[in-house]
Amino acid sequence: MAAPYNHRAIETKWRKHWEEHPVNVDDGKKPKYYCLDMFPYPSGNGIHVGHWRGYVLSDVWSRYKLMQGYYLIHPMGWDAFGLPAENYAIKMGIHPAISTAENVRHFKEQINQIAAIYDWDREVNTTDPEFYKWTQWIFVKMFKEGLAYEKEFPINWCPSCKTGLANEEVVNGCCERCGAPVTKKNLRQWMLRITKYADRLLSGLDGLDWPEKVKKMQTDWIGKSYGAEVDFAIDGRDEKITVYTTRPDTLYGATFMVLAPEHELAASLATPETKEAVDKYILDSSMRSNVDRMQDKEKTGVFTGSYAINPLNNAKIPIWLSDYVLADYGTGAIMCVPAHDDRDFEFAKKFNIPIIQVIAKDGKEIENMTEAYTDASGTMINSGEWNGMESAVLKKEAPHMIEKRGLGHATVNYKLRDWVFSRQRYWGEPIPIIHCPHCGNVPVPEEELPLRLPEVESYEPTGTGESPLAAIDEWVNCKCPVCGADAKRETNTMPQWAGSSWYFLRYVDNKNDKELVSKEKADKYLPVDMYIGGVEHAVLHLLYSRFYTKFLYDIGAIDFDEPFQKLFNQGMITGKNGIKMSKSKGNVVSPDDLVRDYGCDSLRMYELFVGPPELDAEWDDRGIDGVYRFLNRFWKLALDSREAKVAENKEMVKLRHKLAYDITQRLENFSLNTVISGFMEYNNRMIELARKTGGIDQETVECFIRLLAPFAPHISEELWELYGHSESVFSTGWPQADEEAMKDDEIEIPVQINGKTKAVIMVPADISKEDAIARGREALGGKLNGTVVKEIYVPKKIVNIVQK
RNA sequence: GCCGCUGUGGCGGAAUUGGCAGACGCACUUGACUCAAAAUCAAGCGGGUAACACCGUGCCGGUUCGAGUCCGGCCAGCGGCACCA
Repeated sequence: MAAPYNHRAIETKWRKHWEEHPVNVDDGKKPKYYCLDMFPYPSGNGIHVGHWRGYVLSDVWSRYKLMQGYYLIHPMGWDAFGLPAENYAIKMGIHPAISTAENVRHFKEQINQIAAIYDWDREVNTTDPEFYKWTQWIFVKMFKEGLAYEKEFPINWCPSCKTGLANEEVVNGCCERCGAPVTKKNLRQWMLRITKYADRLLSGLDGLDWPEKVKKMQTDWIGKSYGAEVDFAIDGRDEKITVYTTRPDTLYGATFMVLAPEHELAASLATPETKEAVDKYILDSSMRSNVDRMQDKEKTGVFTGSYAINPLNNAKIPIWLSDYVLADYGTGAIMCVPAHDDRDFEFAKKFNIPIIQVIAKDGKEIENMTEAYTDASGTMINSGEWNGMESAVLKKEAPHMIEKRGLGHATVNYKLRDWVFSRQRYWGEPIPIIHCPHCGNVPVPEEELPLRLPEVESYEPTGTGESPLAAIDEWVNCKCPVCGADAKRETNTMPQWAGSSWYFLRYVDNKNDKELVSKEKADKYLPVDMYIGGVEHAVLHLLYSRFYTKFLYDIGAIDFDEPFQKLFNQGMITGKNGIKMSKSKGNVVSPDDLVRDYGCDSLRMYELFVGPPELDAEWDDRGIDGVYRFLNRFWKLALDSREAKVAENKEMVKLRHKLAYDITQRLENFSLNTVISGFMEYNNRMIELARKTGGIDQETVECFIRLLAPFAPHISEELWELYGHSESVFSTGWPQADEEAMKDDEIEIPVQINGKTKAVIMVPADISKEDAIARGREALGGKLNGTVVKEIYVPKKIVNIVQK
């Protein structure tokens, strides 16, 4: 009688063994493989089964690569700056550094339950001064390159978190963190000129093996558009108004112009008659929040009383103000062609402005227009010298034609805005800048970094737009590093994204106190080959990291400019009915009990078995019984077979190669749920075979053990040892399938009449068409009772007899 | 509103280039073992029928010898963007 599967004893044993005998070692000869997890924020709540999913995915992939002969970079670290630690500090009066350290300790303990093959020597923590020294160093470099600059303007402000936010952090007009509606606040801000990289951030996407969805989200976020800036004279005045349009082909159809209420000329365009209404509109707009502006579908606006001159035909068109025009995109002014733009159409209808069609749809004007015709397809009409041209052609040529005539120029625009980079909070990296009354903004000298975050009495955000650091006089007051005059430190801190934008570089050289990363190690181990994490960072962390990487490439710190070659987004694990797991909902499933009762190996496999890894999955505890039973059955089969010592037969050899082939294929396709079902299926087949023979031959069982190892490392390592091996199962290489050995001599073929299966026949795999059809007809017998019009045989697939 | 993804048993989900729909697992039913239960093992498990037939992959249509898969048109759910001119 074989000993029962004791997961606790086995897992404890091998955990200890691997610690003493690591299996992932750099011998300098193996190629590297860098498989990275998105590092977690170590919250006080610990981890749940949802965290496990991503970490198990990356570990399975890593161990697979390890068995294929790579040296793994598979590190873990902590994204530990941020609001929760600070809020906790405020509530409990404990320094965030202390609560963070405690959370890290707890998180690490829980993550170790997964038995992932992390290299803890590479661990990083964004709040460690030796780490944020380099976060600050990058900022100083950006400042010196003119990429970090100060600006005062109305930014997104979260009144609940009491800090400014980047555009990327505003979701549906609300704070990404806490959900409070975001307001505008005029603040002096540090900005990063990410827009300078807009084109490269766009073109770089082409070569990346990323989900199309994420690439598209970044593409849309960057929002590149081609068009023209056109100058309109103002009737009776010397100034011009420049508008941006992507449809210069419709210029003859412009019947009015709209300026954003914040446009610099807005107020001055009012006439004595309109002044009151114009001033009121400008004031009202400035009071309205983002959410307000977004929820209002109905267009509002006010006529200024002034007119612009269409440069092509000298038509006088009224100038309006409306908040549907954004001040910070394009020129803050647009020409309006209601016949061919939805928004302009709506506005014209509401305010009774004429509509002139300039593109004939299907050769004629649309009668009684009820909506704008926005396609650029059709022939130009009412357009002077452009009449008769194809609008699609003109759309491309018009910018250059306008440029030649000196009426404007071709240009491109981006939706991407510069990155609001300062936060008015305590628990972040201090921005290493000194404000000197004589020299202006001076960076902290590089050799003085890190600029340490000082201790404060109160972490509470002030809400005034000042950081809590502003209250520490002895820290704020300093000398200018250039001229020595009395100066003041910048008191804003960096956003949480600062550290996460580059942390993956540091893992490969985390103890280097001379450089961010040494050239040698960067060349050897970077960039990241596989990055695994949730999709929620598609335009946040993933865009910022690409920007940082491109910048570091430009200053020669690294010699690649895309950080993550391949990206995989795992789906979320939710509670019942797809509800996100959260403490407040009370639906969080902790892995602790499951590991205790079923073992780490079972939970690892079940995490994969719940569904396709890229899709969300509802957690159901009961399903884990299935994988647990499978491991028990395989355990028993393996031990019984070891006793039985049966010789291999043809079926076993075939099964072994098919198994290796199937598992590898599915793994390569990242179809990990079907890898698990594949193991179960083949195990059932082996049990079936063993009924006749008393067991399965050694080589086949060993092949199964090796394939199973990345998924269930403990039981595999134990069985490998029980099968008499002294080296680790992870050093045995990945089993190769011999496709010749997989081939069946005889195959099952369905026989159909008119496409409906009526019989199944066993035939030699290389049967001829004639024989196959003959055998098929024979099997059908009396069911074949009509006139046969066609006989089809698709080799190894099907016989189909078509009858009338 | 625009863009993208997804619709398959009671449930989670399988199905290379179109080729036996429902693999694998959960739940359930029955049987064996047991004083009994749990565990384990065996059998069954889309609808329908006594058994066939027949009907079944969101809905309607098309292509094809043959459609879950391809094409056209709808419907529903999820996600992204949200006046970017």
